[in-house]
Amino acid sequence: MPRKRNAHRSPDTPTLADVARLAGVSEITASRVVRAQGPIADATRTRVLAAIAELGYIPNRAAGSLASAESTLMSVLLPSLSNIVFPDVLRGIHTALRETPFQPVIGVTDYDPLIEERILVSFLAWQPAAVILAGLHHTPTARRHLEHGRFRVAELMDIDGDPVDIAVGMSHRQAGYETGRHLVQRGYRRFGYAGHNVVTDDRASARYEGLCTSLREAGLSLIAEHRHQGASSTKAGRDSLQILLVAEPSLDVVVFPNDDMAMGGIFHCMHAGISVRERLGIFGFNGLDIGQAMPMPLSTILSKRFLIGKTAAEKLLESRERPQEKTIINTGFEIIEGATA
Amino acid sequence: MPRKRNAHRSPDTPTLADVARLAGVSEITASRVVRAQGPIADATRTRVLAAIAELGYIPNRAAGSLASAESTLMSVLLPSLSNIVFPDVLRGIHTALRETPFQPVIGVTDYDPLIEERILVSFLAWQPAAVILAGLHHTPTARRHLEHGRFRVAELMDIDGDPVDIAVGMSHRQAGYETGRHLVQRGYRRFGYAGHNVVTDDRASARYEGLCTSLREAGLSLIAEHRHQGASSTKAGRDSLQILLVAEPSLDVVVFPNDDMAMGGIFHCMHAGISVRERLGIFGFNGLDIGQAMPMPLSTILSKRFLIGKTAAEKLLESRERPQEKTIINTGFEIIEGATA
DNA sequence: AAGAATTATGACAGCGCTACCATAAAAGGC
DNA sequence: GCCTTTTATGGTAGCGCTGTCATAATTCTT
Repeated sequence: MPRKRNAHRSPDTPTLADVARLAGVSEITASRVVRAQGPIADATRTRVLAAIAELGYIPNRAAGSLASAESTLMSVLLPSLSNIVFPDVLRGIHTALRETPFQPVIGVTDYDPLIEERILVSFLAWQPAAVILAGLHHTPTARRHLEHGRFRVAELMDIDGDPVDIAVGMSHRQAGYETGRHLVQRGYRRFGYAGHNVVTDDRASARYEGLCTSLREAGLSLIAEHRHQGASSTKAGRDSLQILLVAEPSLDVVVFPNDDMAMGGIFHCMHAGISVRERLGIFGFNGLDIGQAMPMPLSTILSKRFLIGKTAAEKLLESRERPQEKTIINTGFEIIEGATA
Repeated sequence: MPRKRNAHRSPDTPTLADVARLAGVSEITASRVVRAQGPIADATRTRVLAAIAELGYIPNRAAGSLASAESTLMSVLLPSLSNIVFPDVLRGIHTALRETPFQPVIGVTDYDPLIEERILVSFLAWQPAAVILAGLHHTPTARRHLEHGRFRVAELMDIDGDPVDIAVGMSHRQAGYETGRHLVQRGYRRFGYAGHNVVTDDRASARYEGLCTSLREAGLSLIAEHRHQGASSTKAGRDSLQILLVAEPSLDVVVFPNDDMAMGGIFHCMHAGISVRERLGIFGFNGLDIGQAMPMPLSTILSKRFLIGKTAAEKLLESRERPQEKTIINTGFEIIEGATA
């Protein structure tokens, strides 16, 4: 027995058929007007648009996606929203999508590849036009889905590796390496590192390794380090520096995995009466605004988070099809000399 | 002429029909297993799940949404992603949705009700299960859509007004009022205000008005104010305070619309050798971690952003249907005395 | 002016899934 | 044991849109 039309939805929700009827055209013609696709006579377009306005027609994207086997959704999988880094990336993505029909769907992985895989699969159920994720390291299953899917893929932040399709970011290994070189050149010799325990933060690990490499090349090494148990935060940086200096008071510079923790380090120095830079250098990563607004601007590396997000989304929209060639875009980084190291 | 089945999609993408065939059941039974809905014999469920695993079946949500006239998407419309406030809300939403089938789709309105309306309409095309927005102020068209839609609605941050369905937040007017009372009680008399020009930031305006009201009741008033032209930032706070103090050096306390700007104010004081609290009180809003990690913790009001997001998403999931009664949840706020005012 | 190329429109099936019934099988009541 | 209730499964149409082809209307060639 046939189900009554519109039985389980608002009876007054107009469909494309209603628009077409009112405009005196076929459904497919109305559809072409809505999608601005194919040749349409100006008079027809005007009539259809008038009908759309009169009825308050809103296209049903589920039906459109089903019929065309592609959606205007873009899946975005980020490790975290707890500090401003990934919201900055998201902001860049949004900016690039602003005047397009595409909409981002957000997932948060907590730096866990298994959670990433689970969310990825649930996102694929929407047949997204593209998938954006952080980093180049995924589970084998996730990687398989990414490689075989009919959508574009962008892997953000890091470019030290082999991307599925597009990678946009910077070399974190090199950033760590340049941090070491810069600080050695400025005369620092007794290095400390105050990190956090997110072992799966591949980028922080890569910077750490780059730092160690450059120190080694200079005949130096980290003479003390401390890993805060728990998430990165300003408080964590403050506490970590205190612990580090108790263990090894002779340090003349401490490198932090990010600006948040480095700011905490500076706050500890202010509190303990330690003269920053003269007595102890402090170096961060990210180049957050707040660090640069301090009376003594934080010495750090500027990562271009907004640019990474924006560039990635723009690149993804350039072509529907995945090209043969993989694309790697290096957005680079800049050492901000600052006043703290 | 019939289109070839699977003609325009990957021929190897398994559908529910493939799963059903392999499991030896009907499509609808397989569907019930996927959705964990309706009575299914254990043996049948096991067979279907095995078939799903073997084929690597991923449900097509577009088809599901079309057939059921409802989706598992939740539309989230936020004014901005530029400071940590709205990412914190988003984090709360994500936390509440973590173990549910629902996924957030994000839009950014730049505090512009017209942009909000446009994005809302495009989101409604997905027949979302719920819509989350900031504030109670929307365009008439947007309000109409929200009232007539077949989805739940949560309006976040503010509760001073009449919500469509659910409001979760705090009274910003009262927060501003309490700020004034608190500072007067601590002996401050010569008040300055260093704001920003986002006139459409209704919450900041409400706090400002509450502040003015409490000062008036104490026989006082703002004796100087400055509005930074442009977005709020630490740098803006720093510059604004400088300008304010040049215009009116006799101020003994300055209220900022948020912690970011208040931090900038403190940085200006540090730079200019102004003794914070003794010579000039500084008061913010939000209670960000970084302000509390400073040697001199920022005096401010803690807004419960994560809680707001989490509570809203949880409430929305409690019932599919919009109840008769509107719900207003006051998550409250706390004055953090700090050391700066 | 006749044919070729271009532009504009339409008919119709089908995308993959679920709502709506119907029916069959098992369990419970007396 | 017969009837009622509950549990388990299936047939089928249709959700609203767009891809595919076909055709009609217009413009361009030569």
